[in-house]
Amino acid sequence: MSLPYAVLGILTYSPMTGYNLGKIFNKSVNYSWTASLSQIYRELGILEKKGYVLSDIQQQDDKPNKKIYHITNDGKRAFDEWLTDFPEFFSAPKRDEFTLRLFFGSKVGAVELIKQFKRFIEERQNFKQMMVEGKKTLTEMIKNAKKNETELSIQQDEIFWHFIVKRALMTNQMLIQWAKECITELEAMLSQEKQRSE
Amino acid sequence: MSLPYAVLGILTYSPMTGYNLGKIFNKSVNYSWTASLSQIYRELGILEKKGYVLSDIQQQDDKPNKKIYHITNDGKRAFDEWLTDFPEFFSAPKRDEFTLRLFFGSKVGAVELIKQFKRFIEERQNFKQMMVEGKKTLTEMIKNAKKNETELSIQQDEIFWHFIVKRALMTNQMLIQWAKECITELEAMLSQEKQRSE
DNA sequence: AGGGCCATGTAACCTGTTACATGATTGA
DNA sequence: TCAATCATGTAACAGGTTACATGGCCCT
Repeated sequence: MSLPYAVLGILTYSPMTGYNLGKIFNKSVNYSWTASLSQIYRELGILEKKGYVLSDIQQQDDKPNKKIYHITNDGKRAFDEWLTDFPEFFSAPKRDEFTLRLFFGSKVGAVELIKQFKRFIEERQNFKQMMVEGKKTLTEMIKNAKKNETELSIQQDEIFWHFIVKRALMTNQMLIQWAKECITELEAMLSQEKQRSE
Repeated sequence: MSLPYAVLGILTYSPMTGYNLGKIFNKSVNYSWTASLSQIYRELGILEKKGYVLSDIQQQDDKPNKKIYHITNDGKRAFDEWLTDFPEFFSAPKRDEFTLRLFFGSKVGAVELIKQFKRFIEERQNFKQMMVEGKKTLTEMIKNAKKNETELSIQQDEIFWHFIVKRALMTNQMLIQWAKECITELEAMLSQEKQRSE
């Protein structure tokens, strides 16, 4: 539902190849949206049929030829329409394997779950570090993609990217806090059980 | 990937109809997992072919007949295997329309975005209220589904459901905080712009 | 010599959404 | 009387994942 607009939106910054688009997507995985390369290639094909993008082939001798996509006026119009048409409800359906397993936590056992919570915290701490480095690369990548333009327009975007990064970091911090509290409660439960059996 | 196990997991509590399963799923939407009724009916069909569940038809004169599904030993084994086989990474791919639009925030404009952030906060505050009431119903529903059993086994589950509810509430609170901070930053930006243009 | 990056996609499959079809009971 | 709840599903479609296929350059 959003993928075509995400693709169009990226192309408003600069014409680029499907491969390049994939790179930007996969950098923004950590922030808000994921898409695989094959998905992007397929989507670009659909968008071209609709007349929302056009492509030019750029010959290259040393590397495979590039197919550079750029957005058309029709595409821009479609994107703008989507952009300003905010959905009535914001919350997306959640599907989270870990929480699902937690739902059946009594069948897993507290000892095992404490282990898993600790792994969970570790993963989150690694993510935190990645984010600090990751923010730079996204900005740089878009700068690279539009070498010929001024940097002024990117500057305007930075506050919004900062919002997204902030959200990701806050979410992360909150989840670490949550996991720690769960561990504490589970350990309390375990020591109570021990006392009762003694 | 997880849907079949979610279905099997619910059926370990008690045999029930597809309709009933759907109810439980839709109550747990707010917590961790969503599935539509049609998805559940299809999945039950697949699970029956695999021999993970079996069904008995219960005649009813006043209402449509019930098809009551129960889990088989094979099904239990498959569920247990999944349950104890935690994935290497916990984080699920994120697809969030609101954050995606934020990514292109400079094209939306600060004034419009402040409006949207306020709607976002409102939705979250409504959600908060729903959760407080919602927790009871899930517990009650499972109690209803297994009238004939003791309440002891549900008691063991409650700590884990409490973890899930807690996570949802913490996420919610954090998002409200985030949105408020974003509004503050956007308003600061707007007043700066005004000053410059005067 | 082997893996990673650049660069293109296709095809099969799995999962999720939406719309349709049917029909009785119960409460506002 | 009209909507909601109980109860079953099917069919078409949309979106996402995984595997396959090709091939040269660059760095270790």
